[in-house]
Amino acid sequence: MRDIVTSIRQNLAEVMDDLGIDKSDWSPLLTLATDTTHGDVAMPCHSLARVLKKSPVAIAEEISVSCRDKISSIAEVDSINGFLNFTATQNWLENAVANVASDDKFGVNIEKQRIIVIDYSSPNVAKTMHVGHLRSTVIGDALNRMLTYKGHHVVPENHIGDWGTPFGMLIEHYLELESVAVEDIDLESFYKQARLKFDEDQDFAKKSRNRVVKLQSGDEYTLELWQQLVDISLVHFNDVYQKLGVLLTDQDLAGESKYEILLPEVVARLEQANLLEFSQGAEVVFPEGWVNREGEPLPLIIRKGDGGFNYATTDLACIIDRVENIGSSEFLYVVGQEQKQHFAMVFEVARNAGFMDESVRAVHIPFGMVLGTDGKKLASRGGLAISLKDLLDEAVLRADAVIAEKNQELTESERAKIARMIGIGAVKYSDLSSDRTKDYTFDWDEMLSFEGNTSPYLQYAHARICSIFKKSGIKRESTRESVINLVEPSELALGRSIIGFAEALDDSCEKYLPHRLATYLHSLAQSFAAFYENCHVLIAEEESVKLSRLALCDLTARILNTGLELLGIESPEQM
RNA sequence: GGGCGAUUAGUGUAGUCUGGAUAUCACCUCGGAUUUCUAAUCCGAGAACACGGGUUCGAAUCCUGUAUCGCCCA
Repeated sequence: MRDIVTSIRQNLAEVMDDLGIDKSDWSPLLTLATDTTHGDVAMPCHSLARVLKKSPVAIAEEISVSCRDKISSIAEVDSINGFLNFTATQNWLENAVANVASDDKFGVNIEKQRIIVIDYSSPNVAKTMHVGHLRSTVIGDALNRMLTYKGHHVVPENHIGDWGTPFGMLIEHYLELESVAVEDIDLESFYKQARLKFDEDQDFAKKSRNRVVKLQSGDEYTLELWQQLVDISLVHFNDVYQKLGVLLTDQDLAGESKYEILLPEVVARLEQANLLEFSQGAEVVFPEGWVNREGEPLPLIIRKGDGGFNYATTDLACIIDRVENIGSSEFLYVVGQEQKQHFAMVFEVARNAGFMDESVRAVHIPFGMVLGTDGKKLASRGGLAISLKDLLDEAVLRADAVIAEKNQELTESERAKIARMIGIGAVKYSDLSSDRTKDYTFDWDEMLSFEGNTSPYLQYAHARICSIFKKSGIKRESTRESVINLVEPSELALGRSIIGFAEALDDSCEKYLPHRLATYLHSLAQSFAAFYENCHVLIAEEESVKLSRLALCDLTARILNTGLELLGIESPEQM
């Protein structure tokens, strides 16, 4: 509907000029209606009262009369209580819907291409992926898809934790397991066992420390062992990514090890920029304005007293890599809220050191925690993190049970396929459908419900439409040339919803908030359900009505399918 | 102690950036619709902007204070 605001604004300009109302006074007042019972677009005239020395009611009425004829092909105009209200005409809506229908991107504008790096997922080698990785992976992947759809060149980066002092003990532990076949290694307990040995066995701890030295000095055999450990982990990560249906591949890996050789250069450049200071034996940078609990300047630690580097250093190295090698000027970090201060400091230091200038947009995209139904951070009964693989398997199992109950006509293999789409979709959608900056509650029953703002509801709307076509034997493509008429109230409502796709996606992309797209898709599905309830499609009395409604169905299904795909969710044709 | 963020019906949420009319959508509760195109749905009703002050013609939205909760601070 934003297009109609633009056309009304253009058409209003002359009228307002004649009335002697300054553009800067009235133009910002003209916006989409907050209360759609009055119309599509509204303009509150109260603030004009002071300028024109007339009552808002009189002003609104005067404008309404003066512009009525001029905009009659776009909208009907009305005034009440000092508000001007514009309601799109049937003709305008039909045209707008036709434009969406004939555009293979449904009205979405391709933007001037930006190179956007998105940092997401980031699991740790030698550990299983757990619920803590879910949000970053799912949100990052949705942003990847959405921004790509807008025409940008997205560079996903998966910063796996594959380097650092723990790798000494992990490699030693791996060596002691040599009797175990590689594929039988249980990552669930691997890290914990290594840690336990490290804490309790002094010999082991000593060997581990020696191993770290060997690793960092590039000892060939040690690197080989390290690589094996990484490879085992990658098999696990990729298994989860495949189940989850995310776009990440091995091409996107950008582990900490990749930046290791750049770290001394980061230090050198910081030194050159005169930012580096020594404090308590460590090399640090003090960004302005940060203080610790004692009120002393808060440092960003670059190199610790023992010579080891910190996360901050790797983050700075990444920034240099992105600016100088990838040529990107937009970095998105899909990382939990608790790291907010860390990123603020890193960005500040990077700017001060000249690693990135004002043209670079570095954005931390924080998200809240996943809570259990008890309101606490989601964990297993024993208080441990829940394995992501187990969680996804359970989602599919639960979805399967739900479908088995609702549709007995599906074959075993159909059902398995659909259960996967619904189960995984439910988990992703329940994450993506609420404001990412807030915590959300993980509730199986709610996310798998076919009612409410859930992916099964959206998928069902899509499947219902597919079912209409299947039943009638009419090809979806054959409706694409049909003229769409919007007559019944629920047809008009569906039409209004359909033309909102581009706007919803833009809004979502601009703020990096996938839930805005999700909210839109839910309202589209609702508009469709009401339309379907109130308007006969296949048994419509007139052929032209039937064709028009079939075209509406097809268009709705295409947008639902595309929208869900942008969230990383599949749309089954039956369920 | 300092910093950051949050608080919307019984529950979960949208809207807050960019102030506008009776605050969104759902779960839930209650009432209604089925010779059905998938009722897995639809229609109607109920119930909420944490609290105080300020700015404004107008505040859920902006400013400020308080409370509660969460997170961060070698």
